[in-house]
Amino acid sequence: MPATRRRRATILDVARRARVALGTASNVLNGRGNVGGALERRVRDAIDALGYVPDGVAQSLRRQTSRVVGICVPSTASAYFAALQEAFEDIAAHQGYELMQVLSRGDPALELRRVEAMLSRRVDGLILIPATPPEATFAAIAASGVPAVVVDRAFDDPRFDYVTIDDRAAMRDATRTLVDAGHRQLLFAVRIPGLVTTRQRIAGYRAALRSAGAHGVVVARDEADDAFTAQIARCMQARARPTAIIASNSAIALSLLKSLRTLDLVIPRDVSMMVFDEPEWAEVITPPLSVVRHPTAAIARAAWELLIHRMHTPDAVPQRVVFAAMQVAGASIAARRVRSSGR
Amino acid sequence: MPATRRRRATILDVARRARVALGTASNVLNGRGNVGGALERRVRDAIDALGYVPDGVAQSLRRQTSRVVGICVPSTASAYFAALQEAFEDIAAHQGYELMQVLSRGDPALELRRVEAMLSRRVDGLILIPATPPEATFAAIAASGVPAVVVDRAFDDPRFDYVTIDDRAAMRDATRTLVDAGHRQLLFAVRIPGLVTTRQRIAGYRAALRSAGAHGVVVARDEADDAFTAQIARCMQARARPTAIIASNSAIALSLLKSLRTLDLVIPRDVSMMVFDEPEWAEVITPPLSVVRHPTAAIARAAWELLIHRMHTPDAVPQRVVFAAMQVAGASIAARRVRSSGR
DNA sequence: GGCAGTTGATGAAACGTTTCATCGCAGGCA
DNA sequence: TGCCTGCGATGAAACGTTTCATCAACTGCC
Repeated sequence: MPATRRRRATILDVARRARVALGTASNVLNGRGNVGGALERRVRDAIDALGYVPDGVAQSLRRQTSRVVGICVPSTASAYFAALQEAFEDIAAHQGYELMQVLSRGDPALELRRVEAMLSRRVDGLILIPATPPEATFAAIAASGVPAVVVDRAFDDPRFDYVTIDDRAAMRDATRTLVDAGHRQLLFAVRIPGLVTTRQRIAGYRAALRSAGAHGVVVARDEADDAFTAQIARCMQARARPTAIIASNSAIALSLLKSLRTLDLVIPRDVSMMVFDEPEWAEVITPPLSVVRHPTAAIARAAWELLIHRMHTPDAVPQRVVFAAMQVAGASIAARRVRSSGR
Repeated sequence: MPATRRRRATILDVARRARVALGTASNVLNGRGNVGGALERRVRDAIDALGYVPDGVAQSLRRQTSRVVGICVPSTASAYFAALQEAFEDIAAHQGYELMQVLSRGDPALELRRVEAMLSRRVDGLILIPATPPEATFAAIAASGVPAVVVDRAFDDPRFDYVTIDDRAAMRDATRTLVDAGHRQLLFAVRIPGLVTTRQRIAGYRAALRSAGAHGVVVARDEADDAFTAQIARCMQARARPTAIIASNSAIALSLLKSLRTLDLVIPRDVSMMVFDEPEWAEVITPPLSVVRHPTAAIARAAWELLIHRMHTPDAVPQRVVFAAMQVAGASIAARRVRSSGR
């Protein structure tokens, strides 16, 4: 028997059936007022009999609040974002909030649309890993007045709270690790050069290279895998060919690994490798990858705290919480004998 | 200047400022009625001046519909689920729906809570990859009368539409591939033995083994990686040790790969391997994995169509759409010389 | 010029809650 | 007995929309 869509019972139906006033039924439901013994019984019976379940939309409208926190991420393909989301989910479940997620696919227009939908549905707070450029979304959030915290990508907009890692320092350290292993020609593979995160990392990269007297290029993966492979091939045939590569996230790392395989280059014999964003498969490939790990749980906790804090005191002065990333050594970095250099 | 949370402009504010009737403002917004030239101008100006944006909650309440489709998945750690979600996201974006996702973590209680939250917020439809057992969630959905489609896991409940792959056939074929390569002792590693999907696969496994006169065991990964490794170790030291392993999903495959590495067993020299659920990293590991691929995009399209159809005709008789999975050969399966056997 | 028909604006009602001022009533005290 | 207190129950108002019946004014036609 297919389920026909019939009218749901309302609180008025409950009240009528229990022969009490509308407000009394509401009081019983919310444990307000001093709920009398006999009436309460009748109301509860009516609720059970009718299978009444409150309408969340009407509640939100009347209460002007929803106990829902929204989260917008570019994608869940990144292991880091997926892990972040699960971390938030855990926290929300324990704090009695519902977490609702939307995907922006890294597209500012889609992001704006999705975020506006959430705002207009009265989420109590918003967690955002913004696409680039984020201005339109930022403006919409600010105009709505909904508390928001920006995660992972530190923009300049002073209206929001941020929780990020210190990308500059993390990349500086990663570069140093490679330089210390004797590498003098590096390659940094990124997806979106304009991204704040990326820019910070490039800055750290350059700084570390400079102070070590080493050299390095930055390569952006545009769209197709083929073009990227060609690009990498060109770099690897250059006179001063890179002996070590840093991948800016796990997706890029995948592309790189495929390209290297196509080019018959073996890690770490022919080239060393290091990856930002610890993919789950880092330790099952050959060789296990050296990675830069994000403190996911700590980031989620900090972001949630900032958000709750702002929900209570909307005028609190915006904060920036910065975590340090951590290198986890695999076996994808080869030591190189340093030729007598001027250093 | 921190954003103070001030009252949002309502449509009444707009009407007043434009000095028109409430309904007129609404008509302009919705393109209803015959919107006059001069008044329309005034209303639009007022909207811009006030930065008015309609309240989605009030709209949902009045319209009794929301243009939001909810989706509940166990996790996004599985590449397959993540891909499904992105496929749905694409479709929704093109069809003018918002997609809101929640995570159940495979926990029926959490799933029920999350799904109830969505139902009560008046989603127009629901896509569910259910946890086990799913009864409570199914009951809640049925009671709400919200159209729903169940994806990936075929339960018996006749109240819903289902879109799945033919797990039995897929597993039968996978087993055959290994048998045909000369393997006579197999191992099937699963996560949740009770899952419908798993049960179907086990059935297909047994059937194929029987008809080929081969043998096979089923091993469930309970919790810890260590225990699992010990379990695998025991199997691999048995007299009739498995020469080929099938992993029921990418997470299990990861655990397996780690265990095999610990045990110093090399694929495909010491043992062959095949994986359900095509992980993104399947082709970058050594050797590239032979996998069973889900037709993700087709599944998402079919599920969406069923959902839309049911939204229009709630009493349509529930359907089951079943897709075939596809084997994609890697290099993780070694051919084995078949000893003279009774076959 | 009168009338039917059309166009376009109007504002009340409804969606399903919560909240709050009000009110009846019982009990206690003078 | 009469009055005050306070407890519990009550139902109207409000949240921000959309919808719809009504109405005023205008057009075209004879």
